[in-house]
Amino acid sequence: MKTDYLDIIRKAGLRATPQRIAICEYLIDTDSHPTANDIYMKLKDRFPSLSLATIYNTLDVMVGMGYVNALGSIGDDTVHFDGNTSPHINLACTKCHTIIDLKSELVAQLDSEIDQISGYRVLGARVLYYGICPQCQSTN
Amino acid sequence: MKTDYLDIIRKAGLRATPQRIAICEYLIDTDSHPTANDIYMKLKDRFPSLSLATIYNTLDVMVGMGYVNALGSIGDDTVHFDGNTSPHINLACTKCHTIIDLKSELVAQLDSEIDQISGYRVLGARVLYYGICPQCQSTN
DNA sequence: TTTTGTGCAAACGTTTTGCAATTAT
DNA sequence: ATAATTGCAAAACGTTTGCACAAAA
Repeated sequence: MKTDYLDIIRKAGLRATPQRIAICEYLIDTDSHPTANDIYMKLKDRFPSLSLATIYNTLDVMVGMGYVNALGSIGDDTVHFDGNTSPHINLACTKCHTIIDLKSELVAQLDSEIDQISGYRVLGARVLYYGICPQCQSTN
Repeated sequence: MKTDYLDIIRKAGLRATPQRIAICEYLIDTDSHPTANDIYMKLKDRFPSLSLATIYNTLDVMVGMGYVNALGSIGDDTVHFDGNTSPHINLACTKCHTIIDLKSELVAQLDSEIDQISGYRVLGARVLYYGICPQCQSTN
């Protein structure tokens, strides 16, 4: 089943421009955890005139709507985004700047715990552990 | 029981300067989640010549050693730090830029889950949910 | 036709860097 | 004495903003 990007964009109160569709498509289909610049570089072939401003703009709205999580920087001073909002752990290596996903039933429990007791309108989560990955540990 | 700041700093391989002691002291005693600038403003009375560079410098090392967690930005474009590395949830309001702590047994379980299965040398965690706090929801 | 979005370039603010003077060990 | 740290100023970098043009509804 394919996600309906048009629907997501419209639900966010935005007009469905080709750029936005492409950004959402990339974010939600990838299992990488791209920065704004990653998305920019990935899409500039298809949209030569695409600007970073548009990407940041779209990203902000998506995060504000809860369709995308903002994970923050992982030692590279740029914000990484996560189009996968299902409950999981993000594991980041601060050396090679890679983020992997870990399924965890505990995160799902965490989500509902917060929903029930916090009183917050929760927009997103940042369940991220950072450290040195096995590969970078041996590469020293 | 008082935390031994000298010890923490020395374990990090750093010289125990008054500035560093003050930074650690503030970070670990407070239950706020300060930015570098928060710390700067808090300490500049006692250390008129203190510079932000020193704060960022010290912070980086503390995070790298796992004594402080870097939570990232919460909509205010500045990184917030958490001197409390015991397992808990951080709940951030992206409107008033406040972070509160929530005790959670689930996070402790999460911590050990990661330790056991990941193979990473874990340096820190960022268990943070963001959204709109009850107060900001009504203030609209 | 009206309103919203795009893209560019310039601005902004946080964080980093280089270096001389200072300080901990 | 020696090597690390500070603080300053300037630079760097990611991100945001303002505005004229273009495009979606």
